[in-house]
Amino acid sequence: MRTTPTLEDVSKAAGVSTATVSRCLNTPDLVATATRERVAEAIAALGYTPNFAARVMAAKRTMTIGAIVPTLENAIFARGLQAFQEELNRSGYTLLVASSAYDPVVEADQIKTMVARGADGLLLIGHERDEAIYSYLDTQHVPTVVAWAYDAHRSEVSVGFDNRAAMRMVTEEVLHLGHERIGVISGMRAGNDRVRLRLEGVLEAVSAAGLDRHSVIIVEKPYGVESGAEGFDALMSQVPRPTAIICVNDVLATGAMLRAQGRSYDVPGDISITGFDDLDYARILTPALTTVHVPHRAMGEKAARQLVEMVENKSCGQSIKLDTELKRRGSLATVPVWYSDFN
Amino acid sequence: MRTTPTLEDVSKAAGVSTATVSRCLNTPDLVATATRERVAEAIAALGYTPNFAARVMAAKRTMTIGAIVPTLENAIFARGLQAFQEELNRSGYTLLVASSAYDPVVEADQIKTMVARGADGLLLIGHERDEAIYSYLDTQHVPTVVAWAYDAHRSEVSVGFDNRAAMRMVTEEVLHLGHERIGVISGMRAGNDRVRLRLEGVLEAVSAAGLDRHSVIIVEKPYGVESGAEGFDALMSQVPRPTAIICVNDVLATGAMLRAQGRSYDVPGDISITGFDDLDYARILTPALTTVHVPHRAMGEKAARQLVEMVENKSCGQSIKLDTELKRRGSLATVPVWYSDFN
DNA sequence: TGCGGATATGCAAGCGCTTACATTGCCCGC
DNA sequence: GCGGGCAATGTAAGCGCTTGCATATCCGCA
Repeated sequence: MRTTPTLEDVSKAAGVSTATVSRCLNTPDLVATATRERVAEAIAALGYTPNFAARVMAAKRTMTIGAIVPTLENAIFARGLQAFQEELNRSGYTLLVASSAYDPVVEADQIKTMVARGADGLLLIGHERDEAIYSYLDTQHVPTVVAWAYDAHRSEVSVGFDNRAAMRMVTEEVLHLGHERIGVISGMRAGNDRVRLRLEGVLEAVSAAGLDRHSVIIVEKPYGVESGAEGFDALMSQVPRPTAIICVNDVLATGAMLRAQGRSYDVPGDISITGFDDLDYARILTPALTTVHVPHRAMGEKAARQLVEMVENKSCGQSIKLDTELKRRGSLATVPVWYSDFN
Repeated sequence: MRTTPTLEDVSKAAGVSTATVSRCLNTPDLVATATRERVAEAIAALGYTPNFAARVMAAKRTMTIGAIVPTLENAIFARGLQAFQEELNRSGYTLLVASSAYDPVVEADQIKTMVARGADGLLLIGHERDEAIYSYLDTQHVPTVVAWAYDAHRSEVSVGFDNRAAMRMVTEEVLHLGHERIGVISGMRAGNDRVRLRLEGVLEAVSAAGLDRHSVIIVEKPYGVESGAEGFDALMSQVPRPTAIICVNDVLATGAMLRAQGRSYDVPGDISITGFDDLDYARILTPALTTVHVPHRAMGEKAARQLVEMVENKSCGQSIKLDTELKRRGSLATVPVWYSDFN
């Protein structure tokens, strides 16, 4: 069995020491041109590729960045991660991926694995996790960037947007259109600061408009189209029923909309519905979904750049806030006429 | 600076040799229970985590599997990869991800990187790539599984479905409903055997039905909703225009459908449209999209199992063929009345 | 002509772990 | 009571690479 050639094989073939070959690879400037060429030939002739593990072990850098996301199945993470990976690749890093299925225990585990594997840096979603994890990362000197959330009050470096402000913006629009009975289909709040901040945004806007924040009915559902449908039913069985349903993401909103149509409600004639994320298909629903556009790709890209910068310059990094945009589309309209009749 | 504890630190703390500690971690059966417990305590007390690189170097296994997909932004890959990762995780492996953006050169590069990093196995999408790559993988002894395609004629181990047969099935259904003028919106054929096989499936069915395969109009477009819309326009400007448009994936089909509605065509009254993949939103389009359901999750899972099996038992693996299912939905109906009038 | 100082290269000590092989005790059967 | 054998543990040799330090060579300038 022909084994892979090693640095030593190359050094023999080129008639130099292993140190010189290593330098050709890592700091070519320190090597005389003639030598460098001879070594390059030897490398080519032998088809030599450096052994990664050995390199890591000796140099203490892996050129690997780890990312732990709740799930790749959610398009918003997949898209952001794609951009993240592209940018990483551009800088010569490779991406290690794990998914936590929204489970903090699993996530903690994955983080340890990544660190043990020598990831030079880590990308995490959302701020919320055990403080011990952050201090662990700190003592291990693993630069970490939090994405999908921007919170000026937190010390972690983050690249994201203001979930609270974005949702407040949506809610203000809803209120502006005359809705006063508002229902919210929320994701699971536990361990998910993005969801919680979005809910706070809703309540803030409601309070600011002089309405009672307790008039907002919130149902909490796991992620999924089906959940959205269930949430819709739950809200519509309230008396009086809401005239607008604000969903914390597009998937739940989609479920709500399908169920609405299944129950022969007119959207937005009878009931308005809004989402969050601006997934591809928000536009193709009928009516199109009013939602918040999130710059997923930009987020992934900037997170990657930030992380590489932190790893290479040992800088402590800086949070970046991205803008979101309200997409006004067909699923949100003024409060239906029957509503004022009731009052 | 407190450095990470090493095996040696643990061995000292537990009063045993490093070999014993190592054995506790890798082959606990060989260690006396009392010793094992003492070592476990020491490990816990020190917060020891094995150094991955050192381990790899000494043991020549990385417990890492690489996957190279065209893009994560495509939900079908993201979903399959998610399942792949979950299954890998279950077996203790970590996933290394790269995306090729459908570029064979980039892909070849990524493959080399993965091998250099010591990936124990590799997941690739589709059979088609330079023969040199397969022989390279072979000489490097890196077990490889090809997914998203099943082709009994190929020697590579694959886990996937028969793209040709699936598309033939769709086409037969279309023909069965009386359509004779068929348009196809195809993805880019270059370097993409999945697309090519699907097209062949269409033509096979058409020929088998006794129609001229040249009567099928094919337009080739890059991946994207917009492309689907353009493809629709291109096909509808033909004379006579098609009565059914078969798309090689749901994204193109979505574009076609939106454009159809934008141009005030009734789907399926004026024109039938079909897709492929059964993305989440195929069901929520109005009308719902007739398409082929592909078991993405099962595919990812089985590919992972197969790969782990190949890596661990040095077996040469075995291809697995998965079934697809035709989803009959609203976007496909019998040929419109005006059509027979013309004849 | 000689010397300081670049510049180019070699030497060799690890990096933290696994594992083949050696060693030590101990139990058992005859 | 003794040797054989097995179970438990230790010893130490790498794995392939990087890098601090030592060495060698060459240049220019006084």
